[in-house]
Formats: sequence, C-alpha cells, structure tokens
Amino acid sequence: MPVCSVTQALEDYLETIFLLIKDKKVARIRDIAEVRKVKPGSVTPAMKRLAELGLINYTKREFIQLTDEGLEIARKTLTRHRLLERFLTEILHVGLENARNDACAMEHNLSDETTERFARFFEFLHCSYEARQILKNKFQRCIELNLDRNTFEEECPCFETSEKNPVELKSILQMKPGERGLVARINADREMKIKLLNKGLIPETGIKLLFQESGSGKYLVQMNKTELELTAEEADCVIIS
Amino acid sequence: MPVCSVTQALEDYLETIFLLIKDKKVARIRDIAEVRKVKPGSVTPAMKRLAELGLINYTKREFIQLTDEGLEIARKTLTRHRLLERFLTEILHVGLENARNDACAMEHNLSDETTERFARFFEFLHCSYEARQILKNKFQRCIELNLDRNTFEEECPCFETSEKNPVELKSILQMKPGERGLVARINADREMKIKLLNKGLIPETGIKLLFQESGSGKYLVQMNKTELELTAEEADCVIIS
DNA sequence: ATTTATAGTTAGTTAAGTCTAAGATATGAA
DNA sequence: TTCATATCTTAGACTTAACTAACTATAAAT
Repeated sequence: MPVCSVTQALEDYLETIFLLIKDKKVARIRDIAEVRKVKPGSVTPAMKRLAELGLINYTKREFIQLTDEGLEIARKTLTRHRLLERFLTEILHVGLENARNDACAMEHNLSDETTERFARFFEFLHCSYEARQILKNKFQRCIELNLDRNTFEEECPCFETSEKNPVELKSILQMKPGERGLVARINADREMKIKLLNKGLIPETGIKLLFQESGSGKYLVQMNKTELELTAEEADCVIIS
Repeated sequence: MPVCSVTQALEDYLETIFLLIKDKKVARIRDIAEVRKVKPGSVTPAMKRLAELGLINYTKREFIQLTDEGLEIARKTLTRHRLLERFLTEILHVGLENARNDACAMEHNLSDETTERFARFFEFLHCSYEARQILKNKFQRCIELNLDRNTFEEECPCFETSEKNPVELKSILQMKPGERGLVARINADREMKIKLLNKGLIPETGIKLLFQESGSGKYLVQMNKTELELTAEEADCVIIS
C-alpha cells in the first residue's frame, strides 16, 4: 500500500547489492549492512520496500536477487558514481577517499544532461591529444606547484601561455577605496585558501574595496551585493585582475 | 537539549535566509517557505532548530537574523553551489536549469579538497589562454556537433589533434567473439546515448565481446565483471578503441 | 540429537522533515 | 475602534530511515 518512489537510501542499497553479487556471487543481509555501515536490523525493512517496489526478489532468509528493473537502477547509479569519481580523481586530481565520498553524495539526483556531459568530457579527452596534454600535465603541475609552495609561482606552467599580460600580482592590498576588480585566484596555503574560498572569493567574482578600517586595519569588501571583512593578511592573498 | 548537527535541509534554510536578506533586506517565514517550496508550517520548527544551534537569531514573529556562525555556513554552502553551477554551465555546458538543480543536490557534503579543486580549475583557466581556447571552443563545438547530428563526425575539432591514428570507427559490431577493447565513446543520439551510458558504457571502460546470440541477434558483452546484453543497434553505437 | 553460534527478523523507539488544519497575532482599512 | 486579512505558530499525523534488543531459524559441532 505505501509504494512511494525509490529514495537515495534505496538506490544505495541497490548499488550495494549489485556490487556484492558481482564480487561475491550473493548478497547477504549481513554484508549489505557492513558495506552500508548500518545495522542488520535496518536492512531487512529496506529489502521489504525494495521488494514491494519490484526492484529485488526477496523472501525471508533467502538470497537477494535484483530484478531487471532493479539492475537498471543499480547500473545507472553506479555509472554516475564512476563518472563523478573518475572526474574528480583524473581531471581535478582529488584524492581517492574524498573523491569516493563526494561521488557518493553527488551520484543521486544527477540529471541525464549532466551525466552525459561528464561522459562527453572523457570522450573529448579521449580524442584530443592537445586537451589531454594541457589538463593532465599543465593543470596537474599547476596543482602540485601550489601545494608545495605558498605562493603561486610565476614559473607555473599555465603562465607560459597567458595572453601577453605582464604577470602582475595585485592583491586587495593594492586596491584603492572604491576600486573594483575580479578575483583571479587565491594565493595562499591550503588552509587559508579554503577559508577564503568558503567566504565566496572564487575566481571571476566581482569585488569592490569599500574602505580600510583605520582602527582594526581590516579591509571591507563588497562582493555579490554583500559585505565582507578581511584582515590584511587575508586581503593580501586575494589576487585581483 | 537535542542539538544534533546541521543537516542538509538546515543548510538549505540558511542559504535561503542569506539570499533573502541580500535581496530583500529581510527574511520572512512566508518567503523562505516559497523559495524552498515548502509550507510555512514547516519553516517555523526549522527556524527553532537553527536558533537552538546558534545559527540564527529568532524570536517569534520577529525578523530572522543570521549569526556569524550561520553566515559562515550560508556562505560556504553558497560558494559550493556557485562553483558547481559555474562548472556545469561554463565548462560542461549543461543547461542552466539542470545545472542549478544538480548543483543544489551536490553542494552538500562536498569535501574541502574537491571544492578547492573546482576553484583551481577556474584559476587555471583564468591564466591559461590555451586551455580556455580548447575547452571553451573545441569542447563546446564538439558538444554542439554531436547534438545536431546523429554521428560523431570526423570533422569534429578534437580529431584534428588526435595522435595520428587514422580515425577508425570500430564498434562492437566489428569485434570478434573473445576480443577485448576499451570504450572510446558512444555514437548515438541523445536518448540512446544516455541509455547506453546508464548501462555503464562510459569512456575507457574495458569490455569483452563474449558472443553473439544467433537466435535473438543480441550481443553479449562482459564489462566490469558483469554481463551486458546489447541489441545490434545498441552495439553499433559503442565505439571501441 | 542436542547444543551452540551465526544469520536474519521483528517490534518498539527515536529523529528529521514534511504536511494539514486550527489557533494566535499583527496590520491596515472602514 | 473594530473587523478583515495576511502572517505566523502550534499541534497532531505521517513517512523515511536509522537504532536497539529480543526473538527465531539455520547450520555446524559435539
């Protein structure tokens, strides 16, 4: 009588069942619970719901089998997971553990269009030697350089091809009150970078220096119609173009 | 006394409050409900929980104010949303509506590392003219071509730089039983492409043609240690390298 | 054949998050 | 001032999804 739709949790169960059957031939309640990090007592009712929805064949204490429809959903979810995980690791060079967790969180509710675009990105790389070189070498080196050093070195490979602007590293510190600019990047170590990113200072964000508070020495910046207060140290990390 | 952690739903409420205050100066229950597509009766208890967690200042029937901590979370969530939405629209050329919805679904539970990498991708593009050209022109044209035509034309810009392999379009149809290969791409219209992607046929997937069923004419393929059945029409769309 | 350990089920509880519908409060117009 | 309307709150119900703890079935070992 209930029969709603297949929720995120149920999709995860299907995915888990699929992988268990693939690896170990059968999916037991116990193993499902272990993989999903829940108690066995939580798995049984989930199996009942999946069975009600016609996604698995399930009778008490028997082995669990995916139906055709269940298999389709499991494969679909897994495809999204793999695409996202690969994109994060291979293109963005995110560490495996973070990539895995983030892919888990993102794999549900991903539109067909986005899924297709992620796949197409790989297809594109597959046939474009040039693109591969740039992404897998230059971008990667760019990441490594920035992780090792505190500052974004001028020798960073991506500068080689920068359109003949003399590389000028102007930060908010060099701005005059009332002056506007676009954030080019954050020049800081990891911790500071994430802190400033999380405040909203992502590349191409339009900002305007309102004024420097004489008392505290803090910089008041307008960004996306809201105000932001930065210490001198923080302001100096924000490179403006 | 309860005090758990800030859930996805609560994060969304904070984000909504932040945006409302930015746009309309004040955040009313009614507007929050409208934006979040929820009934006002659901908003009040959420506000109580946010107040308990110290993320907003809230007293009955008064305007809602974000605390410093609440503001921080709202900004952080919004940053992730913006990065994802921009990445989907600007780099992967996903349509705005899908990009927006997908960003909403992905913005929670995104690790700092991944967030930073998305931002760095923009930073990289910002300073690499070459990368911009390739991604924003070639990749984009590649997408457009494929959307207009049914087949992946040889004139596709990414082939120009393909490492001197004579562009051979071999599909599963041309494989011999027992032969192995890697999926290079799916050559099909949108609908078929998504269907095959969802079965797991993403680029670089290793596959092996098991045999062609004489009766049904279907192709049985091994992929990631599982078996997949494809019609001749489907098999012909899967380009192998 | 009986016991024991393992695996699975059930019932009852908790919590988040939504809804509806009824009640309370404030704002503005007659 | 009073009444109508808009806005907000409250209470009670429902769903999903987890937990614990007690119970049951199966398989292995004595």
